[in-house]
Amino acid sequence: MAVSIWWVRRDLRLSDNPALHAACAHGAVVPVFILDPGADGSRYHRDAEARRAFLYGGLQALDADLRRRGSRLIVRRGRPLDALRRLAAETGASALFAEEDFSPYARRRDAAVQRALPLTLTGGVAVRRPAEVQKAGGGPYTVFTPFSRAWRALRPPTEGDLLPAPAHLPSPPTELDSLPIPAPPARPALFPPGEAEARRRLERFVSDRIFAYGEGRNQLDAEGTSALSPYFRFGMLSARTAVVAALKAGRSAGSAYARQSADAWLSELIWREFYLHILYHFPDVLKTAFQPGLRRIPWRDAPDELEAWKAGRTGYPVVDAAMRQLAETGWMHNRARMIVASFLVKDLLIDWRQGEQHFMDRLVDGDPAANNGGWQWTAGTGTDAAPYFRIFNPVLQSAKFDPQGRFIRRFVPELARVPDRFIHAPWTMSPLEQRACGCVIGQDYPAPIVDREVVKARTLAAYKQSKAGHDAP
DNA sequence: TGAAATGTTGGGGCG
DNA sequence: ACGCCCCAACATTTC
Repeated sequence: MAVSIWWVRRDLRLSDNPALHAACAHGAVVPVFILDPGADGSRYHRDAEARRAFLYGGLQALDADLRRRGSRLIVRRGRPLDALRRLAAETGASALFAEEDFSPYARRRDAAVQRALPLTLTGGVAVRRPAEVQKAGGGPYTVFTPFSRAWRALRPPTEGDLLPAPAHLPSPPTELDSLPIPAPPARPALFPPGEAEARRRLERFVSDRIFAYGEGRNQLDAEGTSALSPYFRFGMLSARTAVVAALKAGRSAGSAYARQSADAWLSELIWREFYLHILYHFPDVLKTAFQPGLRRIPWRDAPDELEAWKAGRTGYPVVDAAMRQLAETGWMHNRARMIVASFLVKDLLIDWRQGEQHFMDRLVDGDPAANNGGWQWTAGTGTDAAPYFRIFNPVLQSAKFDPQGRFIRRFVPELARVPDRFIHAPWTMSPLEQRACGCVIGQDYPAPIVDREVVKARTLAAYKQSKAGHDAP
């Protein structure tokens, strides 16, 4: 019987997995995950602790799922090409299958393997492959709305397209060595890893919260989002499964608002596709601004302010709550990501790449494509980005999306007793009021590290300078 | 998937 | 009844 290798990288699931499906069609399957020290050295693949823990837990869950089907996960370490060569020789495998990934590192790695071994790359990470969503005259879209239109114009995936998990996986013929799956460091179980958990979360979301997503997704203090990003990051849930569920929810919606809400969530999934494709077509976005005119902004070198931002000590409650949420949980609400990103880039005038790197170091769902896309969007330097003069006011954002300050109080305990009317801007309390609620500014909680009115002018000037230098070099 | 300043409109109070 | 002012609500413009 023919043997093939299913090389697991970031699609840790058995359901709707094209690479696994292709491997099964070929014969007996050897599932392998390779611990790749080369990826650890890459700025964008170096795994944050939270991400590493989630990945290792996910490998354990995948192994358990495989064992229930008469198989197991083989774990190896080293350069992928070397490890795969050895494994192919040990098993007599005549084909390898893996999901295509889009980051420069992944593409280099896979191209090197393909030069030496019969590796077939399949879909799986995104619903559409880059070649499927192109402008009429050829070439990639760089603006979201037309991309989204073209994406939606393609035949929508249906229930019948979803590949079932194989009921039984024929074991490889020989006994194979495997490293133990590394133990995940103990962490709060905010995101229990595994395919079953991902599916449960999706089902819960599309039966209820998706219909209020229009507003719910923006509320910092409530669970209005799907909280599925880590599961998408490691493919414990296929994007295609999510799209099918979103479309189905849209059809069953009981009101126009519910239907629009379901569609808004689908739109978020399309944003994910958009940035995956952008990274594929424009790998340099990981190094430099997509917009040539915004490549020479005079960023400030302000290590103390950067550290204050990272630690959640900027004196702006919503910013600090969000940064502490990231530090404590490895995850941050999307609205909060925009607020803290705008603050770092537009208020502190610190290079967006510093923020991008910090997010990659901390986020359990950190993905080069989406993370870079988000940062360049906020910085106004990216494809279809926010205008450079759009600067979030953290006080207004906070009042709008955390009206009672519940999000703030959860993560910034020193503000717990500040009255509602001051919670978004506690420095406006009189000294008497500060003492009354046990929160003296500058002592119990920092004074704002910058005056927003002053820095806005500074940022607009810096962006204009970059543009001017580009227009007339 | 801004914010703030400025402009416009229209209802209601009031002399 | 009418004009005037105030101002909230909304629209437009600018960064």
